[in-house]
Amino acid sequence: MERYDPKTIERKWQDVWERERAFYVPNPGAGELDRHARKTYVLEMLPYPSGELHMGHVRNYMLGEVVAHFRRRHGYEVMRPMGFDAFGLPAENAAINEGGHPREVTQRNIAAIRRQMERMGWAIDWDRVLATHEPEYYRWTQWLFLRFYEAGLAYRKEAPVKWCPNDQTVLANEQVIDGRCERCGAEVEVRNLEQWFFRITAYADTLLEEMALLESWPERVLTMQRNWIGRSEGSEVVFRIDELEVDLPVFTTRPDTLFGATFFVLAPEHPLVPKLVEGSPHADEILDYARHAAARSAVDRADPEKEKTGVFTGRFVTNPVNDHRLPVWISDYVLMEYGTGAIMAVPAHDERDYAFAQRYELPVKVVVVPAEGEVEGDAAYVGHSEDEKLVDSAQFSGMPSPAAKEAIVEWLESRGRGRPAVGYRLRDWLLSRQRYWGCPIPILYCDECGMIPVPDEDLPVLLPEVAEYLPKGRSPLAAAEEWVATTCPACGGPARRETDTMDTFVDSSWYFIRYCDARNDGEAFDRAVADYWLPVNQYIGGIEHAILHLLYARFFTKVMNDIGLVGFREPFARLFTQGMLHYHGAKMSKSRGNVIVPDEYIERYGADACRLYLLFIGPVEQDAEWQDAGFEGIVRFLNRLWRVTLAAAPAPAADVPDTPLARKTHATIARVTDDIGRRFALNTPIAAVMELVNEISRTPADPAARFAAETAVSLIQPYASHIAEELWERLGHERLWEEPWPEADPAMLERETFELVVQVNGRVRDRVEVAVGLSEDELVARAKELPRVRSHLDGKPVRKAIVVPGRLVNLVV
RNA sequence: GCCGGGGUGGCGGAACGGUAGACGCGGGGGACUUAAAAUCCUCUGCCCGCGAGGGCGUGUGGGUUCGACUCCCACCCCCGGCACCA
Repeated sequence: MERYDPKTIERKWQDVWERERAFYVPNPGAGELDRHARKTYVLEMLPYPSGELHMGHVRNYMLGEVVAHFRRRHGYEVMRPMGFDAFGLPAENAAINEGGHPREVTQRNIAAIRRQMERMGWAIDWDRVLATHEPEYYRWTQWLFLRFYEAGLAYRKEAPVKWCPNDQTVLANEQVIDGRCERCGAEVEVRNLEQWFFRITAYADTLLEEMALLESWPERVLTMQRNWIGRSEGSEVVFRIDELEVDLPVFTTRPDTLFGATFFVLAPEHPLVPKLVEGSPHADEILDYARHAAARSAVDRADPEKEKTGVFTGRFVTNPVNDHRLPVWISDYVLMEYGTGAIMAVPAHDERDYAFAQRYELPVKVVVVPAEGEVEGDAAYVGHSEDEKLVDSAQFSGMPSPAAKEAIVEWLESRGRGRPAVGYRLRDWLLSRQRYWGCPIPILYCDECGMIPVPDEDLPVLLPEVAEYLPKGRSPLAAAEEWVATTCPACGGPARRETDTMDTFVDSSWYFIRYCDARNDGEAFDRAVADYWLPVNQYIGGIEHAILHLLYARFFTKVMNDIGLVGFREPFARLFTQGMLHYHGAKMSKSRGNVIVPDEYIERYGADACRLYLLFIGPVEQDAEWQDAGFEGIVRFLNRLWRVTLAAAPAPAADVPDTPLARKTHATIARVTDDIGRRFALNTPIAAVMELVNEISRTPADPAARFAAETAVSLIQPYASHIAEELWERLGHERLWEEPWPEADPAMLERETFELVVQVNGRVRDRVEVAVGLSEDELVARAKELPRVRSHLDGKPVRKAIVVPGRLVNLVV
């Protein structure tokens, strides 16, 4: 018998697929847009071309591969495009390490990855391929930026921002993890710089509310986004420094504790600090403290082990509820970037305020107590439910905490000293970067006219060639003097170009729409075509993008919908986040140096073995460990499938007789279909087909052997596409990828007998093969007869008998 | 601290309230072979027993149920997110 030779087979079928354009899906014509119900858009997050693909990537892309094949064979028109997230830090840093120009290194990596993907035999529509660093693409990224600018959603301002001293650029808040740069791990600094922002905070509530429109997203991703947005309802209360005639509003979620405020605290960076201390004999000391406190690193300042520090300003504010005068302090435990940068301190009911009050011997006044019981004296009492009530709070005393919150805010509002307010943790998205390898921001500065957007017809603003692209703290683009100096489109006078580039995450915030119309030179995309394909039916990617890419893409989509560019509100209806592949106990990644690349495995064992193994290894949503040992089993399985199928092939493809093997085959169809289609379990279908192949191998003379082998080949096709096509052809058929998915015959799933499990008091005591269709009484009677059951009944009367038809009898004595 | 996910043989894992450990790896025994590889057969949770058989077993302790890896309560451990957010 001819041996299974993956190399030849795989090359052969990859050529056939390409020649016959098997996985290319054209857009619908104008009259076909109503076919929407039959389309499926399967999308995986696009790779960074910062190196080659490793086995972790292979596992990720296998998910989309199986889903795409499965849906196509169910009659759907499946679009599965691919692209490259080519701009940005990952690619640029790779170029710096490899010592080439970012464009050359990026393009080399793109070519290598594409070749790897082709060798894996993935069903991808390469007609739609895009790379975000190509002017054909980033022209439209710039165009979209200008639409955001016009809508007031892209703006420039000076603000304290996060600066990575290693990467020499500012970062978005989302790119700072525990005070460190998400990419390089360096501790970030805070700098006051003028930067570009997207007004994502204007969409904070929408991003929360419209989670309801999502069909199926993992709960943990939604939770992470909710935490990140960090919405909390409260109120703004205005305190006042009478002698300076200065109002100091605070944000609080606990207006019910206003009568318990005993001091007041400003963040060290608060802009009113200099004014407050003006003329004070201690002004210098106080300002000195404020400067030092503000300069502490974010990591240091957030360390809960470090004791809070502070200094008294000598000023007092008036509490609007009772006109009490509260001393104003400055302390590093109050953050300028949350709320108003000022707080009312209620030590009796807030742990941080309590700790500060202890340290500086400030008074503690209890105003909320449990309805029953006592308040412990040595800690803040933080309860505020229906079971807590107010005391020592004038006319509000005796009210339950929640009602008191409302009543006090209403009372303040009527006097113009407060109002309901909502606080968010989310900050605007800082999108400008002082790096070379990114999309230029299409803005000009004219001495006469000020800030001017580049006219649409002048797009793209091409990324200039520069001699030196290494990061130096200001954008390398500034060195391209001829490029920077330009003409103002409004007055014709001299103007300068914006030299910062955009964050990579801007590029990837709309690529999923561009795929629909990737070759369009006249516009970013045709809206009708975008509305046909989107939202993405199944999006697949890593959990590491739970709040970066996935939040930004949702924001972009909502803005594009609001300004009339698309007809949908959410980009990704269903999201699946797969687990990471580990090797030697750590996430497989180039930076850790523990990658296994598929190439030599493809060479030795074939792409199909890799494809199968990476899904067989465990549930795709969980992390998995690469083990060479397990790979052997898959190689054996493929060889067995090959032998068993070729052995069965000569039999005539006659009507399938009703045999045990035929029934097993139908049961396997049902299992595999349910696992992939409904449960999204991609490891168990492989086990099911293995079982079937083992069964054929054990009963080669069964008249249904050919049918069973054919079915095994058909069911494994989404996983091992090459060997499946080859065997399908050798079975005398044509094109398996176009073949409808097999259907289980319900009649063949029914059985004439079944193994009745007999329990006594819930413990299995015996099993017996019985006919289907016996009455419950007959089943109980059969069960009682069994010798082993009788010995356990021990002559005692059966008190109760539970019968699960087709399964078991449980006798209770 | 708050939120989310997870804890099952020597290992990866299966079991969608009804036979715990499918499938695969590893290991033992055997067949084929001069031999090896490949392939095939067979056994393989732990303990007691020659055996028939029995007992114990899904992180821990309770509970619901005729029946719990699965549902509920409390706790322990691991992974991830948020966290001086007022």
